[in-house]
Amino acid sequence: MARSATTADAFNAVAEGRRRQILDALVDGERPVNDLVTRLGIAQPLVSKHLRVLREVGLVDVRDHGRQRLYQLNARPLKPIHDWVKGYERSWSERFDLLDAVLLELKEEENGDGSGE
Amino acid sequence: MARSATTADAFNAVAEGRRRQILDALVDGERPVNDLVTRLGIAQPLVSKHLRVLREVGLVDVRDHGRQRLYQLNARPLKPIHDWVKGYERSWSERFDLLDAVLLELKEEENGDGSGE
DNA sequence: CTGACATATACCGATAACGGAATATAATGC
DNA sequence: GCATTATATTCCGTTATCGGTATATGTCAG
Repeated sequence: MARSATTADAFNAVAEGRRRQILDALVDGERPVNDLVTRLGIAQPLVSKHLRVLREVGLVDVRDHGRQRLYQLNARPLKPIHDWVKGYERSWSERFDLLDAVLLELKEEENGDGSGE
Repeated sequence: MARSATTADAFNAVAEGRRRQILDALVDGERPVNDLVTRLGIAQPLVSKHLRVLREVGLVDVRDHGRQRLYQLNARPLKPIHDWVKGYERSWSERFDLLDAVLLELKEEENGDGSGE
């Protein structure tokens, strides 16, 4: 067994920075492949391959337009990621850090654990 | 060149489901390795290896406690993920989808692009 | 110091991603 | 049909993951 396929889910697909860049480049609307090639400054086959991965996890849709293929963002598969990280949001919010500290202190007093270190 | 290292950043570290499970198991507080082994039902070396990855990206901290090692969650490195996905939140919110549709329509009218399809 | 327990590391095989280069497919124009 | 443009696919080498098994490190008890 090896690492999960990049096409296994959005988590894996989006772990690659270039693929995030591609998605970022598509926020303003659909774009042909060559547009992305120019924008990201990487080889065309590379872009096509990354787009395939994104397509397999449903993060982009394609539409034929003459000899071009217009790729469009479909961010819905990112929702599970959003939902998962959201559960941890409190951890980097300073306000919550303070609250956590206070709660921890209260808990320790409650336990009466005065055994020095 | 191959795939980015799992220890490259939180995106890669968290792409693995088991590592997300480990983080999830640590939300209630620090736990020794064996606790996680039992909880996740996977081999101990596997857990240790996943914990190493999580440690290298700063998602967990360790504390020695006798012959045990207590691992504690540190979710701050997840913030970049949160920030990134947040930008796409509108895409799966139906309200925003509607708003987008309206805006698109307005834009098209403004352009006066009446060329049928 | 020896044995038991807790955890980490090393080694192995299988899998596949990534980038690069070459080539295949597809549509347009003449 | 042939050349050109746009994109996709294939082949290749390098690299690193992941799980498994065995073993090393470290700590406590007697």
